[in-house]
Amino acid sequence: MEYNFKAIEKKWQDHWYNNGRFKALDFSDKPKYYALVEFPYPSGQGMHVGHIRAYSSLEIVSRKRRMEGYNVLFPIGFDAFGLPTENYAIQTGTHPRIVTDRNIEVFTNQLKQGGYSFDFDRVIDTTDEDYYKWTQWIFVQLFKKGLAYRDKTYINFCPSCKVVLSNEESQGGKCDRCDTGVVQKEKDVWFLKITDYAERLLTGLKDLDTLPRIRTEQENWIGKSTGAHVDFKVKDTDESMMVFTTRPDTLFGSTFMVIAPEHEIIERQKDKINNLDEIYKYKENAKLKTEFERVELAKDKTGVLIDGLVAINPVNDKEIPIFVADYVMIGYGTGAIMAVPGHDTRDYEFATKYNLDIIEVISGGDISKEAYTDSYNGILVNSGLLNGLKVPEAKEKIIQFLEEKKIGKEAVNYKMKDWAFNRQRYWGEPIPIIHCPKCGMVHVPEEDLPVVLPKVERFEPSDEGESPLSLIDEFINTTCPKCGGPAKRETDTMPQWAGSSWYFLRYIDPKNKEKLADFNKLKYWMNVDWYNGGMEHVTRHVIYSRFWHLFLYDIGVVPTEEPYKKRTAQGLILGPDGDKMSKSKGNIVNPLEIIEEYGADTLRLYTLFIGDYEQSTPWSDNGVKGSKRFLDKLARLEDKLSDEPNEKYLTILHKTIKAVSEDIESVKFNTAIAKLMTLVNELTKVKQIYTKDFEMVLKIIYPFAPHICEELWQRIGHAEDMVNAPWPLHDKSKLVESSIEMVVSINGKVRDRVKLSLDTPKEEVIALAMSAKKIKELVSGKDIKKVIVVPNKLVNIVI
RNA sequence: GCGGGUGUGGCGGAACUGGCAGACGCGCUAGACUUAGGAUCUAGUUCUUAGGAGUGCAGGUUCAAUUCCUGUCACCCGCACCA
Repeated sequence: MEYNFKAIEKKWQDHWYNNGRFKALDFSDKPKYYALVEFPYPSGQGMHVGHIRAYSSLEIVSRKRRMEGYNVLFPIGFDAFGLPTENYAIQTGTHPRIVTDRNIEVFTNQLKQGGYSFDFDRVIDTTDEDYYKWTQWIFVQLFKKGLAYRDKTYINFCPSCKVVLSNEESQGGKCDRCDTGVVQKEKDVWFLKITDYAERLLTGLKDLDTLPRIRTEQENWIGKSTGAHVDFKVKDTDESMMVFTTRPDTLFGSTFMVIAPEHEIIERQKDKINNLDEIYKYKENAKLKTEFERVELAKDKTGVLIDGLVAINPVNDKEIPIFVADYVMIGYGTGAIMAVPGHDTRDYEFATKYNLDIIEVISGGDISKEAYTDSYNGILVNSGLLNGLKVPEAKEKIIQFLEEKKIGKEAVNYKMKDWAFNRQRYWGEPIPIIHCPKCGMVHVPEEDLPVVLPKVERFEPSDEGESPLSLIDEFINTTCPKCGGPAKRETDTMPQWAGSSWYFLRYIDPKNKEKLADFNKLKYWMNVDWYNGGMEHVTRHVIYSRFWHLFLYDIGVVPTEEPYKKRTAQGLILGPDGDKMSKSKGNIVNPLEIIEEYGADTLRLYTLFIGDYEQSTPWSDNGVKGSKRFLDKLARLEDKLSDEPNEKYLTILHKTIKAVSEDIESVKFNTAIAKLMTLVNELTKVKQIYTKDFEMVLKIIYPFAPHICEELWQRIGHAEDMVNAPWPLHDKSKLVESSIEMVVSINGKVRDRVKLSLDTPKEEVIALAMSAKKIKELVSGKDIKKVIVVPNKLVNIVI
């Protein structure tokens, strides 16, 4: 057959999409399978080869599942709110709505050119009013339960994007999008109380089938640590300061306290502080440093003694000095620590620098040289009631003591902070809240949702960083839903994470006007059986969406607690030069060009064959040709078809069916394809291929390269397409050959091989091995110490 | 610093519970068919002085180690003054 991929691919795409061949049916009798890929941001550049790789995995799984008799939901949509579109709008003056619609159209066409078996009847767009109505609805529910709240805090602010960033978006002290240094700014912001769900987000991970790396990244992000809260009285005041410590056992060794520069006690007790100017100056300096500098430059610890305030160590009533230092973070724990220089490296460094007492309370180290931080083998000393105990016992005892005396208690602390949930931007979901001078903050009634984004002329935030919505009077001015008096709308919008935190639920019932999704449909389809996406979304997106899902479960909207059963993450496709693909490096490979030159089947195949799916691998232009040649060879097999059965290749055929079936399930697409190539190579060598066998070959290649397989399938006489053709099962009896080759080695080195029949008894095997010519020569005159036989594999002779 | 991971030909990468290292693909070499080939097909392709050496490096366990153990080096990813 002449393999004219252009005509073939177009023909079959039209056939599939025009006939709704990939429609998922609600409540079908078949077992359901929900395969989810992270939906794309429809950027102006169109698809990236990374998209192809990300979708091809579950595309294969979905096609295979349909053949296995499942009712498959394999949806796609668009996560279309966000900065790039908005920035483009600012530059060109084109409304984001128009840009988004255009980009979505381009993306949809490209996805169809890839031949993906998405159910295009369920496409969602997060910027669609019918969609973000429900994003707002969820926000309202969170607000009603007190899980969405407004607070004044220091926020990460990007001076270039003029936008508030979450901790996740300002990792390393740089803006996620433009790399500008992030500055701290005090602002009124919306928070979602994700910390209330910290423990459940952690325990829920147990049931998620995923890589250790993905699991630990989420665990680290949640950052649970256990210890105690302890109150330190401040002398001559009625104040006490609470600290969090994981080492309450070292309490007797605490010789000073350190608080973050932002700690509130400074303001409350400023009358008592003699060196207030110095402290303010220190605080100003700390604020000027970006988070990044604070980490990088402050290896050398700095701090200022608070002159005028003295703390009292609650276990021995010793008076200890209090310092302000920026190595203590206001956002972690209580923003204050008890310093135990003898047994904490940072405190040790600080104490040495400022000449503070260092007391040994755990023996085993040498605290004249460095802090002794061993928490398993040490024995407590100089610690009153704890003396002689091992660290774990001491922890228990001191907590008991603290609780009896009401000066502290056992505590758990999480690194995770509440989720800063607002942006001063136009292209996002308006936060459905009304500020009433009488009633305070009131949510927009559910029946009035959505709060529609108004048309505006200008999309830039104001210079003070306020949302462009704040410039539109008709939008802002409204009436209070509670008292009917004049009130003002919230002008901030939600971050891009909002729409993607629940989108997988909407696929299940994308057109529902009454609810975000029908409960019975959710019951039928949930959970997501397999979710694939980028490694970069593993901490933020996965945690956020699990949080929303847990919340929706709590209020009875969804039937399951956790949304995902299995999560995988594809590795990046790097540029041919081995660097990450980027515009500036000019090493971007355009998938449309590859489709043009080699076809979609080849492209899909190659993005999976390129290497281990979960590993990053460089692109190779030549490598693509190999995948194309494979398909050419497959097409040429048509000439060998015959009505007569042929035994010659049956073993490899059935071995391949088995191996490919297994490899797909264990995310080993590269080896699955390698085995398919081997099979086709073998079939190329034989004279005749029985048509019935060839059908099986087509079926196992179909999920990878569906267009060419459909074409060949039709050419050998099938009227029905392959979408629901039954997946072949391997025949066990065909897996093993009756005669096998066994390796004969001497001292572990392969010297010869012998042919014999399967399951030959041990004695016979040895006899045969010994009589092999080469072996005879090498063994003659030597002492045979031992002979090991591994059935059907090898014989090892030890001399 | 802590956590996770990876080191195998010229390149991308295979190798199930220890059992023929280098599957498959690229590239390269030679040949065939060709006016031509950057198309296709066939054969070869870890290195190397017949023997041997070889999976980052140094040891160990074993009849047998890419695989298990100890130490060590390098790189990648994530978190990071986390109390």
